[in-house]
Formats: sequence, C-alpha cells, structure tokens
Amino acid sequence: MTLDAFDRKILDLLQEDATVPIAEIGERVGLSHTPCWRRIRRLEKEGYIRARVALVDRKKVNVGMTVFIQVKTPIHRVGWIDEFKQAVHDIPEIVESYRLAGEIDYLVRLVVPDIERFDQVYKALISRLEFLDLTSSIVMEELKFTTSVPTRYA
Amino acid sequence: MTLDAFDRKILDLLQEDATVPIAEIGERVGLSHTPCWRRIRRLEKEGYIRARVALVDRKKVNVGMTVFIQVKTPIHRVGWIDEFKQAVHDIPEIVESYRLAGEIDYLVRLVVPDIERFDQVYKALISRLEFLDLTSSIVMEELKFTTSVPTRYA
DNA sequence: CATGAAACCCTCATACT
DNA sequence: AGTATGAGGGTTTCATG
Repeated sequence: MTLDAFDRKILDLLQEDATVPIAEIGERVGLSHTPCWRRIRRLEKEGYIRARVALVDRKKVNVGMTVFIQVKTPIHRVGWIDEFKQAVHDIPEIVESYRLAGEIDYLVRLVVPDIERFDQVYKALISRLEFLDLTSSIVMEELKFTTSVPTRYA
Repeated sequence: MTLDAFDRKILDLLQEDATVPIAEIGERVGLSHTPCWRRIRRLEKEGYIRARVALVDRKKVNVGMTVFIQVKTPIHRVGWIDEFKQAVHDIPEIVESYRLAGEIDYLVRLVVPDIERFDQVYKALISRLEFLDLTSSIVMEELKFTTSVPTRYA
C-alpha cells in the first residue's frame, strides 16, 4: 500500500511534533478532523508510526558528550558477533550501532557526561570481549540530529 | 537543579513510550497522578523534555538504506563551514551530522531508498561545494538505534 | 470527505490533608 | 506528596449530507 500527499504531510507533522491536536493537523494538511483521525489511526495500525516518544535534552541529563567508536572485529571466532550485539544492547550509553561494509566492521555511537565516564564505558566494553581494533572519535559539534525521516520516497 | 529517582523513571518511561497516560506512569513509578503530572510538567517546562514526536518506520516509508559519509574538509576556505552546514540542513536525507576530532572532520548519516538514490544525493552534495575527501560506508545491518538516552548521570 | 454532535477519557488545575 | 474533585479539551465514534 502506498501513501498519498495527505499521509505524507501528516507524517511530516507528527515527526516534528506529536502534541498537535488532530483538528489542527487536519487544518494544516487540508482535511477535517474525522478523516484526518482515520488516517493517523491507519498509519499507526499499519506500522508507519513505530512509536510516540519524548525526546530528552542530552545536556540537561548530563550526557552532553558524544563519541563514535569504529570497530574492527577479530578474525572469525564463533559467538563473537552475538556477544558484541549483546554488549551493544546492554550498555545504555550506546545509542546507535551499525554493521558497515568496508574497512570498519562496526560503528558505535555513545553518549556520556565526559571523557572520564567515556573511559569507564570503554574499559567495560573491552573487558567484555576482544577486538582487533577500536578507534574512538570525539564529537566536537553536533550539526544535525533529527528523528524525522524524509517521506518523499514513500 | 537535579533529578531524583522518580524523575529519572518518568523520563525513562516517556522516552520509550509517550502515549502512556499519566495515571499509569504514576502507578509504575510509585506516585499518584497529581504529583506525577506536576513532575512531568516541570520536566517539560525546564527543558528536560525537548519534544514529543512520532517515530516513523524507515523501511515503511522506503528509506531502508543507511549510509555514512566521512568528510575531510578542504584546506581553509572562508565560508566553507557555513555552506556545509547549510547543505546538511537543507538535505532531508541527512539525518545526523557531527564535527569530529581527529582524522575525519565530519561524519554524516543519511537515509535513502537504495544505492541509485544515494548516488543522486551524493552528487547533489558534491556539486554544492568542494571536499578534500569523501568516504561512504554503506550500513549492512542496524544493531541498535534508540532515541532513549541514559538518565543515570542526571 | 465534510459537518455536527454526542460520549468518553485524559489532562490540567485547585483545594485540602 | 496524597486524595478528591471539577472544568475543559481532545479523542473517538456515529449519523447525515
């Protein structure tokens, strides 16, 4: 099933601010409240809207520092990948992790209060399993971070 | 001002699911609804809660592919940084961008439907401004992506 | 799809223990 | 912080055009 222009506009709005009342969403996209509400319910039911969450200000909760870790995996050891996934899942400071094609095997993003705390998390990670290489890159400035995904291809 | 255990629990819950009624949040954290509501209002007022948004399923809206671009900036040209920031801001496929300390100057994450579309965005980017070096890494697997930030340091 | 109008729940506010 | 209470607003549903 495909989305029309109304659906895309609704998603765009809700991705920016999910506190807007349905009636107002309707106004903005050019729909009255009932059909607008039906569309939103459909988008939720069919899984286009994964969740509605509160975004917390990182600096306010004292995790203003972001660090990326580039991971190279040790040569084939059975179970390593599962252990790594488990570690990534367990450590709450890790907010993103991806397996990449190319030189680097995994990329990890984590948020911490400061370098000291980062070092603790880092040590906790390398004590859990072995790595071929870990390269940490400290973030100096966040240019963009949005949870809003383009809907133009939907 | 600092947060207590109640505040942290409330934030943890709202970061995972912001549709839970206040009365239920109160139950879960061990507070009755009025004080719970007061805390949430305070957390919002003081900026701990930045926004409430809908998270859209990337694959459902046809941007299932994620690519990282590692950027090396050309040697000092006035205005380059501002132009780069503007480009990052303008391109909706770019969802994250950071300035790093170390070898790589900037890291960019973007979401697209497929390699062809990525190439279009890539070309659009390099036609806007010059770069010393761009290295793209395609994401094979997303191990973790959460908007939920640890509250243990708050 | 639009309009209008219910019924219901939740939010928000207040007063008091 | 808890309990109680009430007004208001938003959500959800339905009937009608």
